Amino acid sequence: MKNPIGALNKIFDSRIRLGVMSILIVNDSISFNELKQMLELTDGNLASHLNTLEQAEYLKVQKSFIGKKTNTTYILTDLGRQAFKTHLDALEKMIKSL
Amino acid sequence: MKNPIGALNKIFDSRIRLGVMSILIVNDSISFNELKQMLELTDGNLASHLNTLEQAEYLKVQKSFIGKKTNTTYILTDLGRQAFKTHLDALEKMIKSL
DNA sequence: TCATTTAACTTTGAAAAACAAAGTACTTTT
DNA sequence: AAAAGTACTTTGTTTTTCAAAGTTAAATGA
Repeated sequence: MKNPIGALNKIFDSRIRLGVMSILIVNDSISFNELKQMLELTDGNLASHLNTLEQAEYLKVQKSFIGKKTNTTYILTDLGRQAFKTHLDALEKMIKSL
Repeated sequence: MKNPIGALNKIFDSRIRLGVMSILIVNDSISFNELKQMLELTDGNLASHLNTLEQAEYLKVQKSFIGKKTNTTYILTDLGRQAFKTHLDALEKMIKSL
């Protein structure tokens, strides 16, 4: 029998990164502040998890202005979308198919 | 909007403990060595994760003999089964219902 | 019977990850 | 001019993870 946890993506072990991904999968783009409020995190904590996801190229940052106020939003990359889907499939398989 | 990760169980953030639970949910009882092989872990690592689950009263240890050889098996408690189910529900909700 | 092996741990220590808090740079609002 | 907001980075502590080695007890092999 194959190791059932081997197919899980280490990046998504973190509940916070899981949360970010699951929000981004249904919201085309979302701002730093919205994420911060939704996940109830400090700036630093959120920023570092976003950075991990960005390093993995699972999401991209978009800097824009709303009026004259800076606004940073995040969107998934195709790679991110695919990695997340693969992870969820692995999870489901692990739980159902033993 | 409610924090979507708040309902996740911290104990199941660990892929290893997740793996143990998902094995135990479909196998009434399973031995230390079977778990070790299935999850490809060192003794110490597995023992400590099992200990975490036992502390949480999510599983129980059963010591018995096979012939004259000691055999340690693990089974879920009702609490464990329920906690796992709740966690999976929360996961599903998080992913689907945003 | 002495040595080795296996099972199931515990202990130790190191590395990695998570996190809060404070600091920063820039802008906007008051 | 002062205060507040955005989106960070840096620092340092705490927590978690894990491998490796040591432990105990029993079983098996020579």
